[in-house]
Formats: sequence, structure tokens, C-alpha cells
Amino acid sequence: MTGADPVGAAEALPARRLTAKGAERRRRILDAATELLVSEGHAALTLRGVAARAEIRLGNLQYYFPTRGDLVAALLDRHLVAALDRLRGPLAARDAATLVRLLLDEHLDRSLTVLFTEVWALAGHDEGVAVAVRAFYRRYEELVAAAVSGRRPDLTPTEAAARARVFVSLMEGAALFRSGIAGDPQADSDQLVSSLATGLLE
Amino acid sequence: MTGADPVGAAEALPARRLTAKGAERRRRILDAATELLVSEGHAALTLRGVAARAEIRLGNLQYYFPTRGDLVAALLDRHLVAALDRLRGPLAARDAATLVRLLLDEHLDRSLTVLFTEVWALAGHDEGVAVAVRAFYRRYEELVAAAVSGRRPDLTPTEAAARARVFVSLMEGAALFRSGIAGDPQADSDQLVSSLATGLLE
DNA sequence: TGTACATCAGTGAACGCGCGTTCACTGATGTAC
DNA sequence: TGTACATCAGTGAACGCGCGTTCACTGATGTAC
Repeated sequence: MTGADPVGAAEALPARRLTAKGAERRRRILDAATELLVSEGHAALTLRGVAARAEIRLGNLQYYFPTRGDLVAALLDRHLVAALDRLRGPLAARDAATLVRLLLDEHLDRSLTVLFTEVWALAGHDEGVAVAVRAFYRRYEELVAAAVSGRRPDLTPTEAAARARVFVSLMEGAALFRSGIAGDPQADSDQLVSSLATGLLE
Repeated sequence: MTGADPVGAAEALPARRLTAKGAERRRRILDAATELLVSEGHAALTLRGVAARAEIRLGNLQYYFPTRGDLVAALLDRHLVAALDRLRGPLAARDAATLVRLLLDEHLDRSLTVLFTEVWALAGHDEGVAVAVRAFYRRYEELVAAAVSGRRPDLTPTEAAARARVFVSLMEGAALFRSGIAGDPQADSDQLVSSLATGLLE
């Protein structure tokens, strides 16, 4: 997937207009691919498997995604865009503690975390994916930095950016321990994460 | 890999004595497999690829690891044990700030982090791997909790455990942003991570 | 020290299977006049 | 409203390839007497 575009850039399909039906089918294919990726992993994400889960023929799938690389690129793009969208609500919260709670609540969704572990693993071996992933986190950090600066106008942009990065690090690390992958949620550490994260924001 | 043993348990090979030469060859095979896993990812970890990199024949590889599952299980075991071993030095440091610095220095090794993203992804789809990974992090947390309790005997075991988990979360999250996967090291955020982590220890 | 034998280590060919991809084709839908 | 045609959508068969695994076999090494 070399040359994948950064977050939200043009999709992987060659220029071609899609009818409403075509767009809907494309969505169903990506839904099926997501399910397969989350439940079985990247190695099990085969074109035949996706087609079967989307209840279409292999050839039809390839009409929308000519190669496996096209499918993976579109899948990555979709989920990075969706993840950024999910951030906007919580980040708009007035109260810092509420902001943190909303973000942490989302991290309890195991399938989201499983998906991101796949993305991280992919980024480790594919520079195109890595570029998109780093662009995603840059945006994530910028959004958090803006939330910090809004609360603490006395901080320099550099200080706010550093807090933002540590905030995101803590959140991503905590996700591993709250999704069942590296551990299961614990009330005491959840509270400590919350207070640390809240402290970074204000 | 269903039924993988927890960290450091018996290896995946059927009971069979290994000569010094056999043990050495087994080590070389796991070295080759590690290189391949880090550079190309789990999907590219094929028996033929490992054999080629270890400069042995496929059949010879299968003498040591009859199935791919055996190889992956042994690889996982080796690296979880090695990761725990790497912790013991830093965790024995007298000074909390030194402890944190030593741990963070290790996280700059990109290949170690890439390896762990693969392990996390694997754990997301394979309950056997997940059991081993959770056991690993339980040990990791216990070691950190002991380091906390040594410095802060006034804390209850529960409080020390919560601090330990948050400490490990922060470290794992920071690894993503200091290995080039989700971002590249930044002096300001590195320092903030250090002070937060140090604060959790004392 | 020699010999017989068990076990360890390594070889090479073959297997069936699922993979991504290619391709020629048919049918459905939209559009221009 | 009808007709011709381009484009969109979907089908089905086939391809070559690399995969994990099986197996019969040979050679090297260790061990018991």
C-alpha cells in the first residue's frame, strides 16, 4: 500500500462516478471487511472472505476494489476518518473531566481497539500506512492541543502540544488495558488515568 | 494457537531432548523468524521464508517446529520472557527518575515496539495468545507495583497496583509515539512523560 | 577400542488448497436525441 | 415516448503461485556393552 494518502484524502478507487446503489454496496463491502479484520485479523482478510460476508461474488467485489491493496487502503482511510469524527464530540465538552470520561467510554469498545492494533501493526511494515497513521495522530494531537490551549491560554503552543501528545499516549496505552487485550478494566486505575488525563488538560 | 501457555511455561516442542547443536539451531530459527516478523509482519512469516533466512531447508525447520503454530507459540514465548528480563534491570534502579529513563530508552528501539504491535494484534484474534499477553502484563504490573510499594510503603497494595497499571499504560502508549509508528520522539513530551511516570512511582 | 543400535538431524519431493488476479462476457441503468 | 448507445454492475471460469503439511528417506551423532 505504498503511497497511501493521508487521512481523509481521495479514496483508492480510480476516478469513476458511483451511483447511490454503488456507494451503498461499497459501504457494505467495507463493513464486511471491517468485521473480518476485527474478528480474524489482517491475514484472514481475503477477497473471497470479504465477498462471502458481503454476500456478493468475488468478481463483483473486484469491480469496486480491483486489488486487495485498494480494499485495505479504503478501509484504513475510512477508519482513520471515522476515528477523528468520533473525537470531535468528546473534545467539545466544556468540562475537562467530562471530556476525559467520554473519550475513555469509547475505548471500552473492544473492536475499535482491536482494529487499531491491526493498524499499528500494519504501519510497522508499510511506510504508506505509517504516513497515514502519523497524519491521523498529528490531527488528533492538534485537536487535543486546541482543547488544552482553550483552557490554559497561559501555556505556550509548545507546552500545549507536549501535553496533548502525552494525553494521547496515555489514552492509547489505556485502551490496551481496558479492551481485554493487555488487561481488563479496573476501577482504581481507570480513576487514576482520568485524573492524570484531566490534569493534562487544565 | 489456542491453548498457548502463559509466559515462560513449557515450550511448544513435544518432549524431546535437544543437543547443544540442536538448541543453537533452534535459536537461529527463532532469530530468523523475529527478523521476518519485524520487517514484514505476521502475514509474511512463512515457513519457507524463515527457513531461507535461517539458511536451512524447509524440512529441517519442520524438524524443530513441526507446524507454523509451534513456531509462532515459541516466538511469542521467547519474546515475552525476554521483555520481562529486560525490565528487571531498569526496575532495580534506586532513583525513580533513572528507572523511568532506562525504561524509556529501551522503547526507542523501533523493532521492539513493532514486535509488540504484532503481538497485540495477534492477541486480538487468538485467545491463546491473549492469555499469554495478559499474563505478561500482569507480571509487568506486579514488578512495577513492587517498585512503587518499595518507595511508598504508605500506599495500600490496591493503590500501588493502580499506579503500576497506569504507569505501564503510559509507557506502552508512549512507545507508539517514540518508535516512529504513531509519531517520532519529541523532547518536550518525552520530558512530560518522564515526570508523570516518575510521579506515579513516588 | 570396537561394534550395534537408537536417536538426532537433515533432505527432497509431492500433495491439496486457497490465494490474488485476469478476462471475456452478460445484464441493468442512465442519457442524448 | 421511443430508440440507440455508453456506462455501470455483476458473473463465472480459469491462471499460476506460494502456502502448510506429509512422508519416505539418508546421514550424523551419541550410547550401551
